[in-house]
Amino acid sequence: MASTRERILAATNELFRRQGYNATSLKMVATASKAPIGSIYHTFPGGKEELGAAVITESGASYLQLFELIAAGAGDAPAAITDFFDGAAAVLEETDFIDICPIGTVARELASTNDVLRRASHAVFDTWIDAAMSLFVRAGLEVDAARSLANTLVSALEGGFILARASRDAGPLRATGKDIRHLVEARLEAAAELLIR
Amino acid sequence: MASTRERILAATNELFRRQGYNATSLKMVATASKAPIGSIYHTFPGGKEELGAAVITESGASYLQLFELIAAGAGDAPAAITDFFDGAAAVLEETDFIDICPIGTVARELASTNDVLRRASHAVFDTWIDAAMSLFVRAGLEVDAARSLANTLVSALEGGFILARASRDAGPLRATGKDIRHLVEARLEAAAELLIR
DNA sequence: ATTCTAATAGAACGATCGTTCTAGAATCAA
DNA sequence: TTGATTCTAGAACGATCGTTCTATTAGAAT
Repeated sequence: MASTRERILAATNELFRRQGYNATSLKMVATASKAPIGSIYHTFPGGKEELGAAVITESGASYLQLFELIAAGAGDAPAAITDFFDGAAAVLEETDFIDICPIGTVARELASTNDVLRRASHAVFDTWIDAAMSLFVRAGLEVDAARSLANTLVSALEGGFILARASRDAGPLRATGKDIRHLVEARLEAAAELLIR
Repeated sequence: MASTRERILAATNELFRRQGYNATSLKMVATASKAPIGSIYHTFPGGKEELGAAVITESGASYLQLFELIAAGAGDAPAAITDFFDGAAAVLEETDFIDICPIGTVARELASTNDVLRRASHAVFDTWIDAAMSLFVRAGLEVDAARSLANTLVSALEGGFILARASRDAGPLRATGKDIRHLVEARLEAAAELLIR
């Protein structure tokens, strides 16, 4: 069986995904993780806030791994984009639109009222944007364009989760993936043409 | 002075923007709107849920109006996009990153646990997507491409709010607006070329 | 075997939640 | 002016919140 800490993190992660930070009580976490409240406070002395920050940081790192994995498996950068959006859309459908990114949910809910969790979310987003940016740079884009596209990619993904969950339809998320892919391809072609001349 | 109903809606709208649905208590709404709890339940007999649905529906309609206004004022469809993103970014900076769309926040928080508010958000998003889609169709795109782009536009905006709030930087939101504009322009050029041949 | 620390377990605390309820004030029709 | 209705006002209710606290158990170290 997984360690207590891992069980608590996994349970909180799922609860955050489903309903966010404020709607998730430590009693729910205790029940879902089969860890008593005493163990939660033993593992995370800072209480709910420390637990929330840990969930953001650690699940952020695993999403980064997933992105790198998909990018490595795809033929090129444009293909990586649609692979990533298609994968997210498939997970959404398989989990009845519950399994979205918990970090975006918590960030949107708390970034104006809790600076600890805002900073944690910000740090995670930065790692994602850096990863996507360097993928685009390696593909041939200049840094500024790559950074902007990376931001747009993450924005479209996080916003796409909102629309998909509200409409209970992952189709538009796939279409958005294609749009972003097309955008990247257009930028890459423009950069390649510039290079030839 | 505004009517009691209007004061309650305006106060709730601002609280939702700042901190979402779950973190907003009816006592806060009562204080901010200077309306006692009795008046809130008199105006919205269904309690917090009915109030939340009304905020989503009515503020959704006013954002739609804003979009139409900006679209009418801009020279063409691509310009409307950057105008819209730039306007949102300016509002963010002016309000210390508090004044984002309350509907996306509530939708992401509740769409998996409250079907009434999920449907309300879904209906609002649909009106926005329809408006953007018809703007793109009028500009010369075919319906499917226009619908996809409209979805991508709203996704990038809603996701952009998350990143902007987390990083306390509206710059990436403006850059995303330019990216989406570029995407629309590329699609329009492709459609125009197809028409000429 | 004994000690000491880590971990488990959940009752108890004050605060606050959404909602209900009663009572009074204001508004308007007659 | 009277009577009915609408609206305001906030105390009260049970439920639940995050946190603290006291015990008890488990496991490692000496």
